[in-house]
Amino acid sequence: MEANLKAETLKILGDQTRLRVAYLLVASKRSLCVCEIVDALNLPQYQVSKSLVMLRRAGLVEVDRNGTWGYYHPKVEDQVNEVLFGFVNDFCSGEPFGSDLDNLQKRLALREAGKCVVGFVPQKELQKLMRKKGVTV
Amino acid sequence: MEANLKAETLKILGDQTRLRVAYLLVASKRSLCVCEIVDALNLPQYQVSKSLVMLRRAGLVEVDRNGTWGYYHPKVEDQVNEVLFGFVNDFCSGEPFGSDLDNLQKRLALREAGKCVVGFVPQKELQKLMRKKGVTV
DNA sequence: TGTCTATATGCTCATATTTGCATATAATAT
DNA sequence: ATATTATATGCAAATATGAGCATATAGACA
Repeated sequence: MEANLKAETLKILGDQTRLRVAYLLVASKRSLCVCEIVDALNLPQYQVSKSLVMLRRAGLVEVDRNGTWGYYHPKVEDQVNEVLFGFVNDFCSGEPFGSDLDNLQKRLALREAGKCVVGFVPQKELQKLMRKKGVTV
Repeated sequence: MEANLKAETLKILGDQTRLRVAYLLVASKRSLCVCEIVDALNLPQYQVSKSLVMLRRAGLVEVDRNGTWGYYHPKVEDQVNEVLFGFVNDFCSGEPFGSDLDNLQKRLALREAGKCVVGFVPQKELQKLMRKKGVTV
């Protein structure tokens, strides 16, 4: 990572939405599907999508595409990123970060064979779907 | 520190000038006079002054005034800040952070009894002044 | 008193960023 | 094919930000 890019990197994280997305990816320690992030954060899809683009341009996350589905994860090959992710993990305590992670856990319970198999699930339908599938969190 | 203030705090550090100022304060582990910061970073006085105001509003630094002189230091009472400062210290490697710190060391050599006794010193005059005072760095 | 000097701040302009919406793209399912 | 779904993106309006310069403030000192 180059010189004044340090500040640029922090600027990317200096936005509530992007920081929440980044925290979810860092703290969950899993590759997350875009729709899972959208549901966990309860934000418009385009906001999450745009945030992910910016995090990717900043070299912070990477995507594995699987058909139309996209799985994002932190880019850990970069040594400087490790410092950054450790910090994000510690720094983002309290709300809304805690709830975001809770919501994600519920959403992840709907996976099958480790893969996301449903698209957007409005919060109110989540409970119903989970009961139907017999999952508990 | 409150919820979405986490992102706000990072936004403040997401600017090259403010990050350089913050790094200098964190890494030098001393209270620094505004003019010392101006000289070390070789930036216009108003830029440094404005940066300090923003860092202060964000609760990251504090100032002890001594007549017209202002000594700034990181605000370490806040626990979250400790995490932040540790991170800034590790994250800001390379240039221009390294040179900034070098320049500061030279500038600090002009102190007397631990206090700043000169105002702005253009880089070219620093050498001269130091020789006159018989200081080495 | 008046003059320096250290620091802060008001103002303006150019530029960047955010937000929301609509739509594009491309894969899958019927 | 057509419809549906997951994701990305282009655009416009509102707003925020950074750079630069001039100036204000207020303490020190002659």
